[in-house]
Amino acid sequence: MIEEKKDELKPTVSFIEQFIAEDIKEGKNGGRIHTRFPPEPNGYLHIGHAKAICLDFGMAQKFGGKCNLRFDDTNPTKEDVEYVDSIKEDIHWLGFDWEEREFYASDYFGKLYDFAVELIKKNLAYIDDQPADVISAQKGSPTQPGTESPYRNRSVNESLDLFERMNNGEFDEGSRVLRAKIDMVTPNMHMRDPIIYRIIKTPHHRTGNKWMVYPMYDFAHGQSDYFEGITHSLCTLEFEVHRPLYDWFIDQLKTSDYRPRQIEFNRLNLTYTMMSKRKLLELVQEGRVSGWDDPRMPTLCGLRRRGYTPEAIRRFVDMIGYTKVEAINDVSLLEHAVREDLNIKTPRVFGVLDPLKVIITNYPEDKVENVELINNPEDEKMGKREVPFSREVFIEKDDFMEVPPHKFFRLAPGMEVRLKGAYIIKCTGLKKNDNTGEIVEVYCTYDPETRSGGNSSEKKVKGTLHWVSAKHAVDAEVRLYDRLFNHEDPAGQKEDDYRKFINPGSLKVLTGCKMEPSLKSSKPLEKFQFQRLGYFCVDYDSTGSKLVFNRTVQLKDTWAKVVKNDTKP
RNA sequence: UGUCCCGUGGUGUAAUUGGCAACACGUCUGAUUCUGGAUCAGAAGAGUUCAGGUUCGAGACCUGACGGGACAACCA
Repeated sequence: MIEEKKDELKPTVSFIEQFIAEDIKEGKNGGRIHTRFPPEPNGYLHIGHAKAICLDFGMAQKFGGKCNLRFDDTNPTKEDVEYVDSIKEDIHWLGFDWEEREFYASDYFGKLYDFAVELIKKNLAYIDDQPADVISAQKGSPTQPGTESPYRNRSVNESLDLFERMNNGEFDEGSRVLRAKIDMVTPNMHMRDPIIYRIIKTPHHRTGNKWMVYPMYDFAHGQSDYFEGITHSLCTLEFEVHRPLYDWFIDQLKTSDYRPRQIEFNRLNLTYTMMSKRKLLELVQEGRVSGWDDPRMPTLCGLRRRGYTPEAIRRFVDMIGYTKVEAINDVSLLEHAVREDLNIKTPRVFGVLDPLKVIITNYPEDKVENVELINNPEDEKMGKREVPFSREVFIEKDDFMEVPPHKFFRLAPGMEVRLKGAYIIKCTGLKKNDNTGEIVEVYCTYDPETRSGGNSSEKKVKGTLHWVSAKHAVDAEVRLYDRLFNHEDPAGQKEDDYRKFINPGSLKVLTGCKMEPSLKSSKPLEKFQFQRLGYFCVDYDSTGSKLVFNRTVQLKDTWAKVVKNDTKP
């Protein structure tokens, strides 16, 4: 039984895993595996990073190796410690650990500087005095070869001197750069004498004013891998064209057979979701969301606040796999992953979001019965609870219709439904607001013989409703979230057009929702299934005096689908 | 008019390395159910972008088209 299940869930082996397995088998780098997760501390981690984290840490785990955490902090103008802490928190939350191996590219600034000096001495690097636009123009274009800089053949000693003075702060930002001397006519733009050091006078969040020159990504990343003994440097597809340069620097650096290998995989795209850190930052700065952890954000802190579990995210990542195809994954797959996880973990409770009062006219005024309800039919161990029942209860407005359509299994005049865990009731009448015509109260009678669990509860009805006793109900605010964007691929549109596709109805705040009393003391991040509605999570804004819930995801709702299809023209 | 990467049901991935295309999500039936949930059973849906070639045999290999993407930051 268990074996069958295992077989069914057998994760597919990605091409990356196959590469790694081969490398180990061939005994490359001593048959070890050592990976790294290298975020730049310039924003919060999102679910796309989760995909990378699961790979980096996952592969190391699987093959008995290690995975380092390395902050790629080579650009002090964009980075901040604020982000370092959140990144660490999010990785731990996801369930991975770098142990004592927390590194920073800035740890290697000294070594990197020395390596740059060495390249100059080997006549493989030179200082260029030209401004950015001139250098850029000389680089040519993807279809046209570049031309050499007039400074390309200046003397080693002059470059050495200038580089040192650049770092002493003698020159302005932008006035000079250090370039690797490779080839100005190769088709690969990245190999056309790439800039490897530039002057930046903004203090660095870790090294302060120690340095005036900072290495570029290409000059830091592979070398950092090398310094740390990384064997497999896994990154996303857009770095594919950087690989020859990555290898070029390693060639200059290596003193033995050891060399790290860069392998690229497809980044995560999700329908109706935007993953660009820069644009997410804009959403935050422009106040279009409440912050990085707004539950509509694809950030890990946002998903956490929304009620997603790390298990669900890991499962999702597992399902989508790693390839070289630039794919766009359906969010419904992510939603399936949370439902699957929350279904087995979450206690069921009653919460009425849009209350309508039902008065059970033949039920004694002051009587209160405690009815027993199963906390989770998927897991007996989660036990039972008691919920008070009385003469006046709230049901969902949606669950009553004065003139019901075909196949409506809920409450309507003359119709019977079961109040889950309690009795079968029959609608005998209703009261409307004289002015608006809105239904304000529904009258019912109950059948005392039909109490749940009793022997005589043989009677069958089509519909079962959730409910909350009016006098015991706890008020709550409930925030309903929908997709942030209307467009399937908001990021794939013309630059910055994504704002046009922001869904104006992505957040609905409901107040005056009625919760069963057991929820009174619930704490932030606690998760529940509100029966028949969906999965909900207590928000950070929730307090003892004011409960706030976030809807993580709706339950599948085939009735809603029927209604929707019927309304279609 | 460059170089590199990619092209398998609606979506995402598989196919033991050349042996009659499988799984998940989604969709649709039916059973069951005190959640129109979950569960269970089943169905529809691709002949692998196209055209050649190699082979007894190609989704896998070769050639060429076509389509998509990456590359011209002193960002990562």
